[in-house]
Amino acid sequence: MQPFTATVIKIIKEIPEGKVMSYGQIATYAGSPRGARQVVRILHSMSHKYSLPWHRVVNKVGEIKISDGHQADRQKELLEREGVFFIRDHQVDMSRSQYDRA
DNA sequence: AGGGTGACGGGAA
DNA sequence: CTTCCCGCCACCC
Repeated sequence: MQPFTATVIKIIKEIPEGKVMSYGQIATYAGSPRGARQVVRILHSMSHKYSLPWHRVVNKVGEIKISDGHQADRQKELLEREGVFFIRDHQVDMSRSQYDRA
């Protein structure tokens, strides 16, 4: 496994409950500022086998952008359950719920 | 090899 | 606020 992939998985597993991180933010912490799309791939292909808190990852402005609507609703549900703040239906209030420092 | 595709991001208009 | 465009990069035909 690539070191980048391992680091990304580690970072995601460290996101605390009630907090979220953006794809680009995770890529940056993992040492690849332009690797947001790889973070997407990793989530898409390994969230299950590594039991990652995939729902705690949103885009830069806090929006849930999963193409599958059913999964998107599921993510919103999980986040609300942990007390993440929303400013709109499918948008997290990043000023209050973004996890800084990893 | 070569083209299409994102659960992205940043900048311009 | 909304488009539109471009860079990015691993993966999948």
